[in-house]
Parts: sequence; C-alpha cells; structure tokens
Amino acid sequence: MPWPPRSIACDSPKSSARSPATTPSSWPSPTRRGSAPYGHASRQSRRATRRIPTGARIRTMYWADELAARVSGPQVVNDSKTPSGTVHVGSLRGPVIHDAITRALRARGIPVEFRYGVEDLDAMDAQALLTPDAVERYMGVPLSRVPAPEGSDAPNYARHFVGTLFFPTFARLGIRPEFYWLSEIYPTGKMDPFIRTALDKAQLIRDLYVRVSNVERPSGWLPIQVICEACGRIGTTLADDWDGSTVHYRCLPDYVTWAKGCGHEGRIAPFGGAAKMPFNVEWAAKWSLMGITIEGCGKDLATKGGSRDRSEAISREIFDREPPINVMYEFLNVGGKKMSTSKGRGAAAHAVAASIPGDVLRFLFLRPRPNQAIDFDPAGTDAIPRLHDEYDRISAATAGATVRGELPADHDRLHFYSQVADGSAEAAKVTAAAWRPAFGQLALLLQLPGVDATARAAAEKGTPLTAPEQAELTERVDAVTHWLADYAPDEAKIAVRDELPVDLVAQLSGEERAWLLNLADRVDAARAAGTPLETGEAWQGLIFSAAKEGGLQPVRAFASLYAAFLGRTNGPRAGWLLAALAPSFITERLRSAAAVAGVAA
RNA sequence: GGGCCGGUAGCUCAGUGGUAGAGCAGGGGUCUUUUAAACCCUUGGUCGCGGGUUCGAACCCCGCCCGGCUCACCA
Repeated sequence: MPWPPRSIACDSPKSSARSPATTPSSWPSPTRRGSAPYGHASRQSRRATRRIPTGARIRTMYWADELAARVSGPQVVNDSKTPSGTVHVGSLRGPVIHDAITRALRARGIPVEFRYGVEDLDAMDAQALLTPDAVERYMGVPLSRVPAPEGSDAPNYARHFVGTLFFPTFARLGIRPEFYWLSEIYPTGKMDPFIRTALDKAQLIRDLYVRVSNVERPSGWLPIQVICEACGRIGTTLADDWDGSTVHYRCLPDYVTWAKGCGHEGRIAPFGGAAKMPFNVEWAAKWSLMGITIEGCGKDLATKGGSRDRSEAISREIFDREPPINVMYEFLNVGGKKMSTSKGRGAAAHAVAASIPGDVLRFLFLRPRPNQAIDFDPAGTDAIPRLHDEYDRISAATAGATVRGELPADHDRLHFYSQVADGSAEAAKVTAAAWRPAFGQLALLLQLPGVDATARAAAEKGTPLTAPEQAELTERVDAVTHWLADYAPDEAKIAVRDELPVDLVAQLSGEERAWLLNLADRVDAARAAGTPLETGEAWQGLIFSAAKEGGLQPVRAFASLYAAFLGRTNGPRAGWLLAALAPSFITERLRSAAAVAGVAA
C-alpha cells in the first residue's frame, strides 16, 4: 500500500499552525453551512438548522445527499478500526456509511478520497481470544506484533482478523477505500512532528482532558505510549519525562489491570515507531496528517465529554486545526441487545456478508438514518425475508412501479446507495427494474427435492431471465439456503412428519377425510394399472381429478394434504411434494389420516 | 449521574404542521391447478403521559414516564 498518496497534502503541526486562520482555503477543510442535523447536535443547533431558508427542502433529502450538499471543495473521508478480534456485523455500519458519504460527494462532482485505517499499534486487550499461555505473553503488546491464531496464514493478529476476514467483506459490499495501517505509518516518521508537538504541549493536553472529560492523568503523565524495549508491551508503559529529544518511561506491572508490565525502565527517543500517541491525540494527529474533512464515529465515542470531544479539542487547541465533520452513528443490536461475540450474540461480519446479498446488506445499514439504532435479529425470525421484501419494495418504487405503504424520503437515492455496483443513478434504475423472486416463495421452492430454481423463476417471470437477473437469483438462492440452514424459524421449514399430525388432522371435516381415503384408493388403482406416478405433474393431476370427483374445493383438498403430511395448513406444490415420497408411505398416511376420529362434524 | 435513540394497530415498522398508514397476523369473500399464492372486503389505534405554540400537532416547544444502548478505565 503506497503511502502517502500523492494527492493528499500532509499538514505538519508547524504548517497547520499558521494556515487555518490566515488561509483557510489552502487546505481541505470542512466547510460548514449551518449545523449538523445529525450527530450530537444540541437542541439549540437544531433550531438553527430549521431557521436556514432551505431547511424544509434539505430535510426531505437522503441523509448522505444532505451532508454532501453542506460541503464544498475537495474532501477526505476517513474511517478506522481497532482490530482486537473477530469483527461482527455491526462493525460494517461505519464502512457502509462512509462509503455512502463518499459516493454522495462524488455524485455531486466533489473530489473525494476515502481512507480506512487500522489501529494495529494499539495494545492487545482481548483476553478471551488468546490461549492461556498467550495471555501472559501478549496482553498489552501491539496488535501488529501478536501472532495470528493457529492455522492462519496472516503475518500477525491484526492482519488475520482485519486483513483476511474483514476487508474481503468490504469488497463484497463494493466498499473500496485506500487502506492504511498505523504500524506502517509510524516508522515512516510522518507522525514525528505531531509527537513532538504533543509532548511540548503535554501540560495543555492534561488540562484539556480535565476540562473536556473530567479525566485526571497521573502527575507527569505524557501523551506518548512507548513500546517497552525489554518486553515489547505498549499498554503497560508510563512516560513521565520529556527533555526535548527523549522520554523516560517505566513498564509497570500494575499500570493497567488487563496486562502486566515487566518492570523495565529506560529512556528513548519516541520517534519513528518506537512509541505511539494515545488514541485521542493520535486521532487528532491523523486528521491533520491526512487532511481528513469528514469522519463519523460510533455513539460510544461520540458521547458528550467522550473520546470524540477530547480529540476535537486536541485538534483545535494542540494541532490548531478544525476537526472533520462528524456523523455519529448508532449501533446494530440483536434482539434489542448489544452484540457480543463472547456471549454468542451477533454473527461475525464475514459470515453474515457471505449469507446476505451485498445490496441487501448495504440496504440494512442505509435504510435508517445513521443516528437510529438498528435492531436486527435474524435467528429464528423472519427478519431476513422481511429485509429482502423491503429491499424489493424500494426497488420496485425506484423502477417507477406503484407500491403499497409509505416510502422513505428519496427512496431512489436509498436504492442507489444500496447498490454494490458503484455505477450511475441510471444504471441503478435499470437494476431496480430487474425481476427478482420473492424471498419467501424461493424459501418454499428450495425445500422441494429436484427443483430447478432458474426454470421456475423464468416460468414465473414469463420470459427467460437476463444475465443480471440470473446472477441475482443465484445470490438469492444462496441467501435462502443459508437462512434455512442457520436462521429460519421452524414454521418456515417444510418437513414431512414422521408421525401423523393427529391434532391438526382431527380438525378436518368428514368430507375432507373421505377425500383423503378416496385419493389413497386412486393411488392404488393407478399403481395397479401401471400408470406412472413419478412426476410432480402426474401427482398434481391425480390430486385435482380426485378433488373434482369428490366435489371438494381444491383449496380444501390441498389444505388437508398439508395437514396430513406436513402438520401445517399450507405448503409447497403438493404434487411435487408427494412425488418425492414413497407411494406406499403415501397411501398408508392417507388412510391413517382418514381414520382419525374428527372433532368436526 | 451525563449523552444518544426509541415509545404509532396483536407483531414489525413507515409517516417531521393539513382527514392516522403499510406489511404480516385475525375475520369474511372470489378463483376447477393449489405455492407463508393472487385478488376483493374487513376488524383493530387516547400516535407513552401532561402542559404549551398554532386556525390546525404523531410531527414544533417545555416537563415527565418507560425501554434500549452508551460514557464516566482503555481504545
């Protein structure tokens, strides 16, 4: 990965110190018109938003377009991730949101860079993910220096979880930022000017922590985390003296509870990768270094007096630069609860991305406004089918069809940003008009043996599928298969009961039971006459002629079949279902169902 | 304790000043090939509570109640 990209001007603290006040247009800087309508805007600033003349119109725009309309000049969008372990689906919200912002800017003709950073110099603090002996050895060590789990080809822990598992899902979702790793940036020396400034202004930073967040640092605390020369840990060291070229530090056994320092004490020049700035200082330094103008963050960081506030204050007061525009985004919860890999709640990002089509997964994150929590509970629910249905509905509306129900503001923009393919709005409209099978119907279909999904789809559509439609069908078949295997509730699963579902069958009318008996006789007769009964068509014909003969409405006939075989009142095409069963089993089941004493007259 | 989000039909949710909506579920009906089908009709709501602004409030303002997440140690 080339660094730095030529197009990005790297502001050193020195140059940025004189530029913002005097020549604000000489660098990419967030240009604000009014206050943010999202993020942690205060009530007062919301009032201000409503007062601007275009307010009423702006508020009907899709949120990403709204943001893009507020800025001018080249923009740098940034997002980042600390790779402390398995990344769950919720972590995809940031990348998807930043990607949508990037596309919204580009759609308005605004030059934009999209970067994604990995904080792989941060200390390992996720004990649960290490083997017991590794805990003692690696807790507190920079993630880029912790070995990858057993069996991984990745060079280290961070590369394994983020590089080989998380990033590939980016590609699947059409998200293509320029990736960078902090473990590669520090050694280049690009961070050194910021480190020097931070150390020179250590007292100001300590004061700022108290003022903004009410956080008191130990006396002599310096905004630098040295990598211990003896044990390699970064989470356990405390630096307490800066002489203008080196810092004195100690690696303390009890500085943090989750890792034990080795006791080493020394003095080192904290440059070129020997040390890193603490998170908040580093964040602000990155904004300056890369000229970042837009960067959202999760609500955990965006709380008042929290991490984001500290970094913004540091950016303004230490590095003398206006911080980027923030877009605070809420989390994705599972069943109203926070995702927790350790508690088995919430699946890994790469697993979910593999089982839900990219367009639909993007749609999940882009449908609600960023500051709205998403509740996504796929296990044992119809959440995934409903998500597909809603995607189909918005697609249909985008294609110009009239749909039921209310539509969100600018639904065609929502559809546009949901596309994995990063194409034009016109191309997205063409995609929207494509034929796609309803998730639920596909779920029934795929539970029948020997079904050709493509043929069935073409039959339903009326004409052969186009190549894109075939591709989407394949993707959706895959999604349905995953859903049935991992998430679908039992009601959605079609299974022939081993035992006769007596309760349901008892509710059939005498007429219906008589019909079942008649069908059994006809099956025997057909077999005796040598009539072939291998195909679904043949069985379907037999069912209908038997129903006609008995004077029974077909819908009742089918319902009683479903009751007898599946224990439910509906199901897949009955002829094809029976064709998959042994004829002797069928006649036996029909007769035993007919023999049940009914509760209905 | 601070912050953010939410509370609208049985369920899931849309709807940011102009007669309360959709899907599913429930009830009824149509269809001689049925697909968690389709189509038609239908039941169901003090829009969390109380004030205020307005000719008019689910929507704006103030104050509460409830739920969730989050921060206050680290990132």
